[in-house]
Amino acid sequence: MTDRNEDLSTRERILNASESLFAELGFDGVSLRMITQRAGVELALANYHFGPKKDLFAAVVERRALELNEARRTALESLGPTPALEDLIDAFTRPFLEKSARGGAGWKSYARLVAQIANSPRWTDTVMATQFDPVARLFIEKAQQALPDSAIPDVYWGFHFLLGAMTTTFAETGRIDQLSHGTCRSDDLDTIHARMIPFLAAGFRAICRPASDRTRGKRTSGN
Amino acid sequence: MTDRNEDLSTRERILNASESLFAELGFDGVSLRMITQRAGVELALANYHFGPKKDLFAAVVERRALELNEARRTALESLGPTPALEDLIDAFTRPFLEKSARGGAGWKSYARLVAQIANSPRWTDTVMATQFDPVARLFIEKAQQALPDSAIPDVYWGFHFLLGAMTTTFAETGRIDQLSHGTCRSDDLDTIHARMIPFLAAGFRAICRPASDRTRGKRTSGN
DNA sequence: GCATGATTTGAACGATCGTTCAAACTTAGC
DNA sequence: GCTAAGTTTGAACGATCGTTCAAATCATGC
Repeated sequence: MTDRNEDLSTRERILNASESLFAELGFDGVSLRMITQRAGVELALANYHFGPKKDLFAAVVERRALELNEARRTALESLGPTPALEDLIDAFTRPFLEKSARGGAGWKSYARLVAQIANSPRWTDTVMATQFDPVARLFIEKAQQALPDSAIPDVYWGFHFLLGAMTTTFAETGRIDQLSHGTCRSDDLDTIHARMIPFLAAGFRAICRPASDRTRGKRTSGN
Repeated sequence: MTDRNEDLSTRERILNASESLFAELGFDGVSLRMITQRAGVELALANYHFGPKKDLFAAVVERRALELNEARRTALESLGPTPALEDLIDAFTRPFLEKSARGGAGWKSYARLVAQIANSPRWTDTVMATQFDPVARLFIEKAQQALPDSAIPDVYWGFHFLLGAMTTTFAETGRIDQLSHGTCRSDDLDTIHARMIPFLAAGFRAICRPASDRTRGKRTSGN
């Protein structure tokens, strides 16, 4: 739980420094000299332990992805056979929320880092797909079961919108703070999550109705 | 409508080259030599016409933001006094969709560029806020009117989720293509938009109900 | 305590970065 | 056709980039 760098190994110190710097400035905005300086180690050690810069970046992403995926998988598989849509979305989104909100500064940086690379075509294939696709497929599979008779592509599109809401939330850019003049705070992840669940569940239900029920733009029941 | 570079001024050639390169590789991933080479002009002309690199980046963002904001504002203000929530969301999101889908390669690059910087805290204050906040506030104001008796912060959170869905859509990373094994295509913006409208409208209604109606997690009506 | 492998050090490599500048060239007004 | 302002050229600046390497140091097993 401690973030003190002095007790850590060289590898971990470099990973921690890389994580926060990549999250702030992006891959190309960070130099190995910045990283090793913040880590308190010599420049050449980054190459010695991780190889080229791209491999170091991949190592940063992979490190916490393993733990995150395991937490997500556990939450999804302990749901029961016919979970409510709200609980399904919660199982997929809560682990990352919990770690970003209460997992320490490292997890907070990691969330912001993932949020940035999620919208960059540069990392889609090499990083995002290899690290996060398997658990995403598990969620989509269960979402299809929770939304019977819905067209398969519509479930994918629902997940697409879920990804967007989640990504923007974890980015914590502070834009909504400015827009709302401080009424909303992007670091209040619990408040956001409490609204994200019903928001996304209602959205899924709106576009994943059976074809017979699809009357184009009309809601089926009173507000 | 033509994208031929030969007929354009030096300024426009540099802006076009910057736009596509920044969208592909990000601010720090692009050098002025790449830009001027793609534009077919001398290196020093970038500095002569736009000053330092940051100012060139800002000029790229500003150029199309003016036209986009005007289209959005026109759509929002031609809505009538009490528009349906679906029409309100459509008025805000459609202009960018139309330009990205049918406005030429420049608009497509621009959409991907904006999607990337939207999740980067580095550009939130300097670029996003100054260029896009005024029209965003106009949408939020009308959304508050369309969702009477709702708590003000909840409308902001709804807009926050809307931003996320829109941003992920315009990024066009191809991730949903991979996940769906080609069933969904991230460049099919019309299909995405047709689902985004009811998805977001249902989400807004789910979290922006009057306080008296808020029974915590229960939906008020049929399946 | 000696040998072996892993790790750290300090310096340097060539390449590329953003920026600057004087000189050459082009354009427009008279 | 001369002038003045605007634009383009080609080269160079110092700084920083990722990577490499031989030497020095450390840790470990015998």
